[in-house]
Amino acid sequence: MPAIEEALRPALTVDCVVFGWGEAGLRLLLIRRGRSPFKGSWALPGGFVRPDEGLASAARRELDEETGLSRLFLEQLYTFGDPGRDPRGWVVSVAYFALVRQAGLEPRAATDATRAEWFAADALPELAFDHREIVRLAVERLRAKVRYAPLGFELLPREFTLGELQRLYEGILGGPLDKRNFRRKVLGLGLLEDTGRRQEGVAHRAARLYRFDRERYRRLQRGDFAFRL
Amino acid sequence: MPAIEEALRPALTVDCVVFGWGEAGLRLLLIRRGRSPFKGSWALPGGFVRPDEGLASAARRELDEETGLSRLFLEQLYTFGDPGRDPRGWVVSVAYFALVRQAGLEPRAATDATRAEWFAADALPELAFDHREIVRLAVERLRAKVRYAPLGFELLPREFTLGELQRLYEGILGGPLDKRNFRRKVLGLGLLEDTGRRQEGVAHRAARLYRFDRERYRRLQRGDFAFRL
DNA sequence: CCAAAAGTGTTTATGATACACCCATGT
DNA sequence: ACATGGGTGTATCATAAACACTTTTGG
Repeated sequence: MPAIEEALRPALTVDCVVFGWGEAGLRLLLIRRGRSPFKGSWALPGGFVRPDEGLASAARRELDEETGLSRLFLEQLYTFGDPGRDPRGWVVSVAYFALVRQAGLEPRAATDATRAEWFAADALPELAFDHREIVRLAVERLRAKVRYAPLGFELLPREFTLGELQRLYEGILGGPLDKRNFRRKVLGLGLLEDTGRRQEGVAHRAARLYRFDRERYRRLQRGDFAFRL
Repeated sequence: MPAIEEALRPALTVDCVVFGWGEAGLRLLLIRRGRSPFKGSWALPGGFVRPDEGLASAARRELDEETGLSRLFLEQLYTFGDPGRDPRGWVVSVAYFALVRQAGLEPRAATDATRAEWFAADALPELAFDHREIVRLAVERLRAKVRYAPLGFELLPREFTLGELQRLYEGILGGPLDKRNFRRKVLGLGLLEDTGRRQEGVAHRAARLYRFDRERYRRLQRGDFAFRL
């Protein structure tokens, strides 16, 4: 079996676009780079892939190391390999798309002296490398996919009110939604389980708390059922 | 600027899933491998990416070299990097999805002694590496995307009849479509230009020939227009 | 009693589906 | 004249959109 020449090998990284949902709307997790190139710039969390791990595992490992986040929704986004995208030479990056619950929790800075911080998705600082383009693609994917896949629930607490869910969709899709139509559609999917409990400590009528029924969703997927919001 | 250790570099390939449309339906272009590993097996056309080219360029170059095809529709599909997917060691592959017109033309075997051949998409031989999985994903993508993007036209001759277009959609989606509804919907998009000419040499009433208006599609995309079939 | 969000139905418009016959052409 | 696919309209059903008021709770 012929070996592969070293000169034909690129460096391989993963970069993660991590979305969160907070009071101010859609947020995105960035780290401040502690190393050259782009030392001091903001960038997507990520790093070099190791030979003995898969791509998704590398993304999870880097996220855990750099931001302390784990157990999040993760899917591959796109692979960037234009020559010249990294000043260090030939570096190909597999970008991942991640959604994290309870974005209010402070991410901890970890292994290397990187600092992780949340930014409003529509007010990002300058980013290193081609990370702006990666973010643009990720936002586009989020906006498109949230309408035909139950991604929104990955950004909310395990139990949530219909009002919270509606505000989330309005924030991501970028426009107001009709309350009655929204509620009818969401409940009509038959994927929300009423916990029987209600919000506490709010200065108005307390709303019902719902849970997304992941199991039921998986079962319905096998048929010709279509999620659509 | 720190260099990147050689040990941390994978080999990088592109693999192309090339779809064509012929009398027998959806077809897929495979090459017979002339080299180990999997020498003699059928596999997706593809090969190693060079340091000075982009990923899509590499895919186009490999396709041209191995099959003589150029000027086709090409988009990135997914990146495969599981450890163990290639017996030669750490090989990451960026898979591309391609559509080619006039699949009736014989692909020529080219540079290396590979032979390219068309296979019915639903009767493929055993494939090398994880190429079966790559094909599965590509077919899934084709089926989904043909409904909300004008991909079908990339498989037909520049000028086609509505009957041909309908047979194409039926073949890809895998079920019969209502003729009147299909024609109404397609023409209702306002994206087909009537050439004024008709089929020739058919043993029945000659059908009108249409052309897909790519320019108009691009203009409409800027608004809130949605392609949907 | 006021502010703030929860909760609730009906009407209208739009798009999707089902369905059958005549037409034009080549052999 | 017959075989083959081309070409056409309407009625019905389902889904989406528009729209406003009452209820509950805490402060």
